[in-house]
Amino acid sequence: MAALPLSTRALYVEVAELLRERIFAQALAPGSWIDELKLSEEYGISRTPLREALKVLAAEGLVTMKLRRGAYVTEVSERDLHDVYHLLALLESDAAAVVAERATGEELRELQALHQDLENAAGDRELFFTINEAFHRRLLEIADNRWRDQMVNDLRKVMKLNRHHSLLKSGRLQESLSEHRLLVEALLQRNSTLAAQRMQAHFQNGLEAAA
Amino acid sequence: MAALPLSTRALYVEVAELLRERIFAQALAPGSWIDELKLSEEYGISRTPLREALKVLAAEGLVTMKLRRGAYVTEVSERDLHDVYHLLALLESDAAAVVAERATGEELRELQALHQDLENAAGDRELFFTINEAFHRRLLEIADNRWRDQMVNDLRKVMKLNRHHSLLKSGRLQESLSEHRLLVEALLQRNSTLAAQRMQAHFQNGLEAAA
DNA sequence: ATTTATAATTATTGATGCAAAATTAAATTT
DNA sequence: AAATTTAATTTTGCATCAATAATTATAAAT
Repeated sequence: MAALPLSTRALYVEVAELLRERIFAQALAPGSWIDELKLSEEYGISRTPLREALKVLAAEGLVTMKLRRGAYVTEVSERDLHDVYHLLALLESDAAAVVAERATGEELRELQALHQDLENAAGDRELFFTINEAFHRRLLEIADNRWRDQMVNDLRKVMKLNRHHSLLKSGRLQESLSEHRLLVEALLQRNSTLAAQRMQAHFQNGLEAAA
Repeated sequence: MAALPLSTRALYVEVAELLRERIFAQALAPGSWIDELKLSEEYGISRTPLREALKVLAAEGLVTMKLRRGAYVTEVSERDLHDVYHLLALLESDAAAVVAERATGEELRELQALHQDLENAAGDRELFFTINEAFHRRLLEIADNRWRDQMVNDLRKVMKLNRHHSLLKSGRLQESLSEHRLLVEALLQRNSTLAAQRMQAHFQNGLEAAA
């Protein structure tokens, strides 16, 4: 059928990725039923890898399987969003504490450099987001707990189910930046408690979709 | 083929459960390859639901899928165990804080009652474990965050991959009990910070397989 | 004898087919 | 006309089948 794809990944993984995109883009609406047959035809594949992909997404919390009724896009309530955000704040705060304690001087300088990039990008909203994400990603990497990384990734996916997933209030860019500055200071001081507190504060202030 | 089980759950869910048991019992050894054909014959089912089950377990972190090489039982290092335990402590401590803040008087009395059961069960090690588990389960229930519950469940499963997953040091039953007592006191005082600290302490002391 | 190349076997991955169950539509009865 | 029962359609869930990739074994060559 498809002659091209000398893919390096299994088909079900690729399909899971495609479905995620569609779900995030609301092309598959929350609460809506997922038509296996239609999608498999659309992608030109059989139902087997598609169903496997759906089970992966179910494990991630993006879809919900109902017995003998198929797969549905998970509906995330404001409550869910709040709960997930709470956990993200908790996990990232803990990561910050760990980094303050255990990061090498090199790694701390790296984070400092990323923060400086952020300061410089304060004009460009798009760029600011990109660098901000890089900072948080690098922080988690340095905290070096693959199980936490997995959880944070899954939770972020759930956040993306909502259209108001922009974590930054409009016009709050400067405040966010100064919170970041305080966080980095705490990290450099190797004050783990303070680092956790300031990451927590950063998250508290950043929530757009407040309950 | 199997005439008996008019099950209320999908076959792949049942199979996932069976496989978990086998993995926890080390009947499927860590690092070992999982023979789809052999298992499907053994269970008298086809390979389709078995493969779906394996993907669910992969999402839980219990098995690892390798491209074109099938499924392997995840090997958890001492490091992994430590990391997972760290996260369990974090999540449950947070749950304790939430409970201290938001539980109803009724719910707090319920936890108090469970703790009293625990005090009374101090002689029977087996019973102690059971009630202790019930207490922690109920605490999480009251904290009422389904995403956290999901994560805690997954992490507990990973802990069970290791044979030294008994969270309680032998002979530490009395200490554990008094830690529990302090925790409950903090909850009843509605002191969320203290509750979190004491849950954290309870976890710190409870780890048997120390890194 | 060791290394490389080729062939055979084995196992995973993806496609197709079939039966049970659920939903929808139609029809009969009260 | 409303409600309950029955029939038809749709869709899931499981099994079987085919093809592709990887590993092992064998043979040839340096």
